[in-house]
Amino acid sequence: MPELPEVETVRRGLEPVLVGASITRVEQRRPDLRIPFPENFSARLTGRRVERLTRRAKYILVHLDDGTTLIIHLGMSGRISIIGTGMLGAFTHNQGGRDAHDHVVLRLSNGAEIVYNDPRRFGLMDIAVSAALESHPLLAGLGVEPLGPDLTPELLARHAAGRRSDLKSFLLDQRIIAGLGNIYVCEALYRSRLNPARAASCLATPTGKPNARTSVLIPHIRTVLNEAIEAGGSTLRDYAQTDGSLGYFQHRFQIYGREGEPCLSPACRGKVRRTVQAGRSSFFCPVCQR
DNA sequence: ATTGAGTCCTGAAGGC
DNA sequence: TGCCTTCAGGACTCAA
Repeated sequence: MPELPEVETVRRGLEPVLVGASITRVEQRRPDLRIPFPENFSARLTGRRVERLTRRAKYILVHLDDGTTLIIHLGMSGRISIIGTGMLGAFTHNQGGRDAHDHVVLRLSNGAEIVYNDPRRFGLMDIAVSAALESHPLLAGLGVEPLGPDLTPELLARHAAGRRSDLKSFLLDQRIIAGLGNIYVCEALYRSRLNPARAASCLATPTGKPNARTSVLIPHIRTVLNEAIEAGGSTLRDYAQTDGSLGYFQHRFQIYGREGEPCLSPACRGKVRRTVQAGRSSFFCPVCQR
């Protein structure tokens, strides 16, 4: 399930193949994903050269030479594969044949094919005017980038003050911090020794100033994301030799998915518990997360 | 105004 | 073995 680190890994994998190349052919194999494809989707992309590839939260942004930007979200089952180039080390699987869930195929001037596959179709694509990208409906309401300079103790405390929702929901709220998903919220709270059921307001003093918890949590968010991005980078190479998928981190989880197993903290005898918050699983150690 | 519940979708996994 | 049910999850929409 792609969260920020996996999306960033995909972006980095695509960058050397896409940037500088032109899109020579677009194969759109169904009318919609989570939302309909924009009008004339194929025609608007065909012939365009890719100038830059960036990321905002969990969105991949493909900046094109005509002042438009292709916006891609992977949802939860979206995968992007590169086929038929030696640039990432021979992705050759599946070449020629199409999977039923290969929804978009971009043929590039350098001979590569970019295949978007998404069984559950929670992903989406849209095309925006680059100059107005930040005000696009999908991006306008997004909060700060967790790895950028805007995530400060002051900002987090200001949003947390007076909040009645729990920490878990607060950190999943893309309008505050953009890019965190279920897994990395669990991991960051575990490392911070914070119980996901606590009130979000515990991150602020009564006057809305940062406290000790705020300054513990932020570095853990950054560390877990950065470690995951690094792990994605290494598995990217592994995957290039097997099936071509990009991004895979689950061997690094310290808490997520470990219900009933012992807490990994050296001195802790707790067992990992699972609860459901906001319809999503929370994994935590009831002994050391308070 | 927040906040929670419902919704979309399909493959995997578990139960019988 | 195979059918059936449940669950996973991002982010939007709608109701309280």
